[in-house]
Amino acid sequence: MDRRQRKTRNAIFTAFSALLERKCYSSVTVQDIIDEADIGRSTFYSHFETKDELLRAMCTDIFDHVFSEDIMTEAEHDFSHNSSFRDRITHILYHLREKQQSISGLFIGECGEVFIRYFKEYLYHVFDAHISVSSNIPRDYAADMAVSSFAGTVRWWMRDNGSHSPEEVSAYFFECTGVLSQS
Amino acid sequence: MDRRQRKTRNAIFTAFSALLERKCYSSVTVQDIIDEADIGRSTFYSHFETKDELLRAMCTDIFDHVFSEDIMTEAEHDFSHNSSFRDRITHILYHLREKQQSISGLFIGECGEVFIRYFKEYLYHVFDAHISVSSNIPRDYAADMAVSSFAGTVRWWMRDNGSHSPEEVSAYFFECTGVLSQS
DNA sequence: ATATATACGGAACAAAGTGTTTGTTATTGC
DNA sequence: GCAATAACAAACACTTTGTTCCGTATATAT
Repeated sequence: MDRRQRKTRNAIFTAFSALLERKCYSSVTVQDIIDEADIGRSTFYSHFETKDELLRAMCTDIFDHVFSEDIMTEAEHDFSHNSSFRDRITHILYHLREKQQSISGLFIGECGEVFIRYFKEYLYHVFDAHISVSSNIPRDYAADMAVSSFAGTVRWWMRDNGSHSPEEVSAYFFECTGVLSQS
Repeated sequence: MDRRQRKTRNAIFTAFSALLERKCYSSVTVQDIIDEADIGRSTFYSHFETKDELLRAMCTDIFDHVFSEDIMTEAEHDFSHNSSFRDRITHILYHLREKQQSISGLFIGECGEVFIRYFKEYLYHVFDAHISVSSNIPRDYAADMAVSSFAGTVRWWMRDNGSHSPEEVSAYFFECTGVLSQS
């Protein structure tokens, strides 16, 4: 990838993140991004077709990191080999806290629905194997509940930040959710 | 209220609902509403300042009905006097099904975040007295989970409609939610 | 029934944003 | 160094927004 492209793409991401700290997603315009990133109009459109596509690209970057199991410190590494699902959730919460600056605006803000949708897409894959329901509850409903609850948990966590550890949040989540096995 | 005002207001509501069945909230423009309702531009703005205010007004109309305990048929009435919380939830689901045509677009659609926020405002009041948490879970977290889960439940229900009764949905909801007392 | 009030419609307006195009300049990778 | 290409500026037609002004139609009160 051309160095100029990398530089521009990065400027756009940075500008976008900065804007999302000040205003909600839907009220951020392409014009805003162009001004904040200090790039030409045609340059933006040569990188992304729409604002939504920019969001998706940024989410992909972030979520690929948050949900990757490969990148772990040594301390985490051996613990992860025979870790419980609950540990994995805790681990994800750690990664989310790392990326907090880029995404808290999207979680907290009132207009981050597109973002939440992308987030849930990833969550479905993580949760799918761990849905345990009693016979009469539809499985797709249980999956929906698990995913929505976790997204809601992260949202709540990001809103009042600092006062709760990933371990605590993970514990709260599993205590409130009746459709997930912790193993 | 002037008959002309009522008529216009109703035309706007009807047009808005019709549009929401075809496209998502954020992509419906004031221009669309004006065209669909076949009214003058200045007329719209004399009724509502923004599209969001229109949504809020329509939601207030609908939710005041959905969450009212007064309006009940005789059959429901005596049952409601010493009803459990779970019965009340079932009752709300019945009302939601009545209003389904006006609101399913907002629940199902991908852009109904403003709407969901209004919905949750009402739910908080309904759920507040019935949050029962174990000592170590923050109460505001539990309330958030309960409200979000129910909103998610209704969303799921509206998506695949017809195949589940309000009683069933209510049962699913309470089985998945660990923070609400059913009494 | 008539008068008064007012809601509606239509047209025009500036302002802002969108997405595209064109031609020029600067930077990069080989 | 040279060819390729990314960035830029400017201009474009188009849509949406929210406001204003004024003539017309309708409702309400007496």
